[in-house]
Amino acid sequence: MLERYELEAFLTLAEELHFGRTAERLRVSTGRISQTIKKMERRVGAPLFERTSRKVVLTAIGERLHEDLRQANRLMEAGLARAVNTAAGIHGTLRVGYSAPWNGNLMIKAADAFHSRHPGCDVHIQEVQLHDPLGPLRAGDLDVQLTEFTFDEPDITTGPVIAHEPRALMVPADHPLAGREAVSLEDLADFPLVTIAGAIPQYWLDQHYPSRTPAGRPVPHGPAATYWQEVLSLVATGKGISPTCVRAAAYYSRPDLAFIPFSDAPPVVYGLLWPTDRVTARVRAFVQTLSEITSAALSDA
Amino acid sequence: MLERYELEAFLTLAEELHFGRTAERLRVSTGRISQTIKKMERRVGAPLFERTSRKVVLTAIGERLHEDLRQANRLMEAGLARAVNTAAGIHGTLRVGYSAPWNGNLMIKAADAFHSRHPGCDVHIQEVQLHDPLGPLRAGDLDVQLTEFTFDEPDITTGPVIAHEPRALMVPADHPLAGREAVSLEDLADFPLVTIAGAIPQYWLDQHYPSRTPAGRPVPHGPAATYWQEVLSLVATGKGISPTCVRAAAYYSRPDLAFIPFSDAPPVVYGLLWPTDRVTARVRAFVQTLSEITSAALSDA
DNA sequence: ATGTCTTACGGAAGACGTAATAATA
DNA sequence: TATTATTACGTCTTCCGTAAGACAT
Repeated sequence: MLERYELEAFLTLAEELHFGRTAERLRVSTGRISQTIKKMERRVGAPLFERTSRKVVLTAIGERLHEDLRQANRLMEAGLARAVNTAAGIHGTLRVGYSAPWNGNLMIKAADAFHSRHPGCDVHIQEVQLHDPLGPLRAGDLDVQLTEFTFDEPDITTGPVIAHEPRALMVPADHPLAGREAVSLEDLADFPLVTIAGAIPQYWLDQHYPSRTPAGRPVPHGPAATYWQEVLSLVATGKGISPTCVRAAAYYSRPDLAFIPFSDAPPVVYGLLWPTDRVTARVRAFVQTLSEITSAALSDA
Repeated sequence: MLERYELEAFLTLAEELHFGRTAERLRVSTGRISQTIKKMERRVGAPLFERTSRKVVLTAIGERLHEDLRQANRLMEAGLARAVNTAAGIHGTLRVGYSAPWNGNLMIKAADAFHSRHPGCDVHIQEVQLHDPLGPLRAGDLDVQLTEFTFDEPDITTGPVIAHEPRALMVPADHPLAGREAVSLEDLADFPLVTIAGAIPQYWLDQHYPSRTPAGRPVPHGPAATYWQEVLSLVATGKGISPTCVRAAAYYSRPDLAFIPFSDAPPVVYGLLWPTDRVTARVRAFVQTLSEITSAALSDA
């Protein structure tokens, strides 16, 4: 049987094909890698790598061994991770929700990362309708969700902010504002606003569908829709205009709609929410994973 | 990642469920097993075994980890064995033959053992017809075979003896000898002998189908068959009698045939043969495996 | 009281780093 | 000559056996 350090040295060298980098990754000296590989080769009875001081490549036997050991190692790591996570309470099924389709890819990426870190815990992703943003969380149908902030409810914990999206105004394609490069919050005073109705706190509605412009002029409210597709139809048929995100243009593109960016509206803030009395270890772990992914994406850019 | 000794201690203890036996199998002290398991449990963050001084059982987490690690370990062992064997030239396909059906189970057992020792080497088993016992070996269709001894050919190596089978006489069910408890080689003088014809050395035929009894009386030879099933039919229809093994009674049982053990004939000797100029490493390895299996079976009995 | 798992301590094996050496482009 | 793999040697971690202790039946 192979020693742990032999397995690691072999797998890393098979990946890096460079003794120096292998040693660096494993935090040991290059001499150790050289000796370890040589020891394995004595045991196998044949060279595993063909090497000069300029190039390192796997031999046929080494190639095959690499396949086998890589898979064995993955099983071992996954099994160990599962055990550790189960012991830490991170197991079973985690149900996560999100409201904006442009966050869908992010959620799927997060779910993949989460599942590879915590093999014993499955993730179910589902959409949350804006007309009842807190219903699934409170009903116990979801453990955590990514939604448009800001909420302030005693039974719901407000987690970290995950993303910001610049705002845009959605208008009919033949609307007077449709040709503009940008719009202002002051423009809201001039046309009826299509809003959303449902189990939504008034303060949240006021944030997204204000009753007055920054200058204090009243904003006329038009019809209220339950589902998002109704909002699109109401706006398209000239019943009013409605604020949304710039990225909505890409996700809800229709010939009868136009999206014009706001010049003066703060971005929509997306963050995590979960029921305060149901913070499980797996919820904490998912929040952690998603936070790391987004901060890593930020540092990439 | 787990150390080699941790993996082995865990897997063995999960099998044995006993610290003492585990230590014995791994040739270490029981204290070492105890410490090693405790270390793993600290790492996982939960007990892997529920133990009193009377009983050791896996916990749920331990059970799951056992599944994963066992498979990982098997992959590692198989991969390493494959590499070692490939380096030693034991790879590709080994074709083995056997002539007597009562050796079929033994051959399959040997092939299984061989394949688990040498995962990179496949084994094909096929029957050899008695009328041309050396043809497939010489044609290169077989690498090694288990056949009735004795051969003495310059191009064929005679390997170790694998089995002995007591002889019996095959006669028609209504034959005068059919009711006897035992027969003697001297009885061969009284009835025509059904023999085999083909590419068979004369000295081999003389061993199995003698022309004279031990007392020197001539043995009358009747018809000669090519295939074994023809021998059965010829004997059944009264054309003669034919010597074979006692175990043939179990494998070729027919209402019109009877098998009577010889009281004075030496057993049939089964041994391995291979072409002298084509002894490959895999042939040697198979001979080794089969020898070990049969000597182990002997020591069991 | 016995069998079994756990803990404590000293010793030896061997994994490791440092540094000199060899080999290749 | 510069870069990289290999070898040599002393150090130090840590795995191990011995033996005494704890626990359950």
